[in-house]
Amino acid sequence: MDGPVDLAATLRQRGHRVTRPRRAVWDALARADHHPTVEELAAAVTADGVDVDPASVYRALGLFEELGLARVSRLGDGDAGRWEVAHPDEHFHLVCQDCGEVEHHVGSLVAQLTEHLEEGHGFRVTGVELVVTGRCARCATG
Amino acid sequence: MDGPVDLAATLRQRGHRVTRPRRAVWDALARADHHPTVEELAAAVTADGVDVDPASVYRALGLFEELGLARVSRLGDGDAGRWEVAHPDEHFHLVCQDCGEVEHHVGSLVAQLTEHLEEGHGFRVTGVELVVTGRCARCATG
DNA sequence: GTGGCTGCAAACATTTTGCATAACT
DNA sequence: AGTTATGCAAAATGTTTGCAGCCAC
Repeated sequence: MDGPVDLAATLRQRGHRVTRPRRAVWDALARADHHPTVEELAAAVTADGVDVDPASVYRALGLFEELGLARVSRLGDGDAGRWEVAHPDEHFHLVCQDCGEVEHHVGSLVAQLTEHLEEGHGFRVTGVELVVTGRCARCATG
Repeated sequence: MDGPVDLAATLRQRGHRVTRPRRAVWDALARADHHPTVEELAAAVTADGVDVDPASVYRALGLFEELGLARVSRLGDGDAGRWEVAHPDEHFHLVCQDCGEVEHHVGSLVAQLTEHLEEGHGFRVTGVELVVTGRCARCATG
């Protein structure tokens, strides 16, 4: 049991300030069901009635990443970075090239892979980024 | 047995012209031991005595990708795209965060993963991008 | 009160695009 | 000769940074 991350506590604990923009960005990121870009986050935050500059969104996300609370990845698209809350459990992404849907998939493969590399090759793994592109069940059969 | 790709033949076959810039970019990409950025490719090409504009490098690479001859990926760095010849066999990347070395690793994991997703989830896989970050054996023990 | 944080605007880096010219077929 | 691809320069995009003022502590 660990429940949702207490942003305020984590920030203070590490000597950072708890500000309105940071809370707003975190809220928007935490409740997003897809993987928002900075632009999307800025829009969501604005919709919440908090006016935050994109630069501050970048800075907030950079801090969250540094604190281990968020993750970026460049999914297929190639253009903008997409953000998500950093889940402790290893997972990877399935990106549908037809409908654009991105879903999480939790499996043992990442763990297996890590073990294989550490034991067999002396490679000390610190992060795994796995993106699978293809067509989701709905689009493949449609 | 299939040997090196015959760029000229592939281009003509698909109705594209065989030009000096395209050949130069392909040569530079094919002989690169790491995963060059557009900037690095442009420099290599220039060093070969062929003066190619970066825009043309982008266009050439875009075409190669479209023809299935090349692949881009945004490895850890986050900034510029890195290119490589598209190998038919599935492999993935090990990126050392200390020395920056990028090595290929061929394994059955990608195939296993594909099979698992196709059979268990109806997800039609068309591409897998797996990037593992960490410390290579040399840097981990150093 | 003070130092970190924000907003704004400008700088930066990467990639794309429009157009006249050059070059492949 | 006909058209496609190139070079050049400008624009578009995504992200970072400098700085004056503001706000959490």
